[in-house]
Amino acid sequence: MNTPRVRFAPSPTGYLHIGGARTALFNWLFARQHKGQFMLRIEDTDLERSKEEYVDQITDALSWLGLNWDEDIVLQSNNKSRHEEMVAKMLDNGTAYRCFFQKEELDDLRLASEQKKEVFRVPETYRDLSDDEVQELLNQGKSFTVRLKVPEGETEFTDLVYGTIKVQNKDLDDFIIARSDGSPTYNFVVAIDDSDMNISHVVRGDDHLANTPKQILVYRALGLNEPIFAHLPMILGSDKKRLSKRHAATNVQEYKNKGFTATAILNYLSLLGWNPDSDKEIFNQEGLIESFQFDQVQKKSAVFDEKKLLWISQQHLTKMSVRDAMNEIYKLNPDWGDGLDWNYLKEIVKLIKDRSKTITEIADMSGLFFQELLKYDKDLISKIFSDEAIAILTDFKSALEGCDTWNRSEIELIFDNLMAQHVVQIGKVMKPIRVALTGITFGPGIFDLILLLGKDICLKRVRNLLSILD
RNA sequence: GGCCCGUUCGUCUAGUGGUUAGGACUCAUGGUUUUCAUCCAUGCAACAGGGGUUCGAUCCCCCUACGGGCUGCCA
Repeated sequence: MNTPRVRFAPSPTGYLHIGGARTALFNWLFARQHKGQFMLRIEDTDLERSKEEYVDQITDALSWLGLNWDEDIVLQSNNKSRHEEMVAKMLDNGTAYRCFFQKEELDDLRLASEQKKEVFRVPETYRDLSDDEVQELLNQGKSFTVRLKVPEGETEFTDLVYGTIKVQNKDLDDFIIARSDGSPTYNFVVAIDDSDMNISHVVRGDDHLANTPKQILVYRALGLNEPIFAHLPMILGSDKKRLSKRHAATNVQEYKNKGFTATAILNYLSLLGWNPDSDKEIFNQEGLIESFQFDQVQKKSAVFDEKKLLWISQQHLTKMSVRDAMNEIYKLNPDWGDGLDWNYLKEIVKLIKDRSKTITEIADMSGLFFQELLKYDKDLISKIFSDEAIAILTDFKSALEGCDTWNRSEIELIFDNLMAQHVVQIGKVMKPIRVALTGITFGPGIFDLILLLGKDICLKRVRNLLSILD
């Protein structure tokens, strides 16, 4: 195989959603694996809905995911004259014709067919007019669309995912390639642009599967080389409906904000509709590039499951170095740990990274190291602090005050003494102290916590809580 | 309506003309751990239905059902 050239071709009518990201990912993986090119084309011909800001959002999201594209971004709107040229060419070579039906006429006909439960086809009234007849209508100033003259026979292609797809051409209507205002339509331009960009493999969502034969007809009408097609199954929401704005989070940006790393998202997305032919599930970008294969892509649509994403995210976090984790936190929140000693921050992250599922969780948990005093939940306090717990905490305070050496064994000794003094198990000692120091009942090991917080802060928090309890 | 595509645990998936239908996530239980998380163990849980073909179908064929896409002067 020559090195492939693939493209991701979003229309800038919204942010980059999860489904688009997966399509982009598979294109990118395929290109990178075969040392080919991954191109980005913005399909901005729908002037009504296309917005400049969405182009930025999409490219930002792709960049953040690390799905870097080659060569300059192609704006479909820039190819206008080329499209017009090709329409003229098809008119010229007889593979297309001017259709003088007005929209309203067709709407009526379509409605009538539907009511009679008949299949609607555009009447062939204008399909084979002579040049003179056409000229006559043009002279009358009648507006027209340009339709592709679908030939007899059948159209067949081999899809890398779906295998051989065959349709009877009679089931295809002569479809419009240029509107009455002269602007070309999607099924036409997509073929022209892909051909002009020398795209070797068209990899896209399977909502385009049914359009593919039409596009092939365009290639053939113009004598262009047909690319290889690969259609990817849809990604669905938990209600099994196509992912849309109705669903919780579909925007890649939202997942970034929730604290998922690009690697985790890419990893999860790759497993939606593809399997690596092994039990391995955790991949970084390099691993995915190495393993990706179209013949292991699923035909069935897949439901997006955030629980599994969380699990994958956590797996990546435990593999991640403390330094990388810190960088991820800074990327998410540049003000994180402002003014604090880098080594101190590093120790904090080291302590909480492996028990977090997302970057956000690390950042949130680290908050308890950033202030002197904490706010406490009333219910929790009243639940935890029995008289005995208060006594233990009071003794803990005294022990801290008398503690001159600050190391782990010293602290462990304090706990041992408290246990002996009050004749209780370690849990009874630990729980009130943990809550006093963190405000919560879970988190890093208590000794590590105390050690890192430092004697000063620990004492301040304990004294503060004791005064509240009073 | 027509055309195209699909259907294995709740979810992501593996798999085979004869298997106890495998793994992962979730969930439950137990163990490890100073808490939590991790980790480990165990458990729950699936071949859409009906016909064929066959000694034998989850697997091959047909039909049905269900889901999705296309059927636009949207992309």
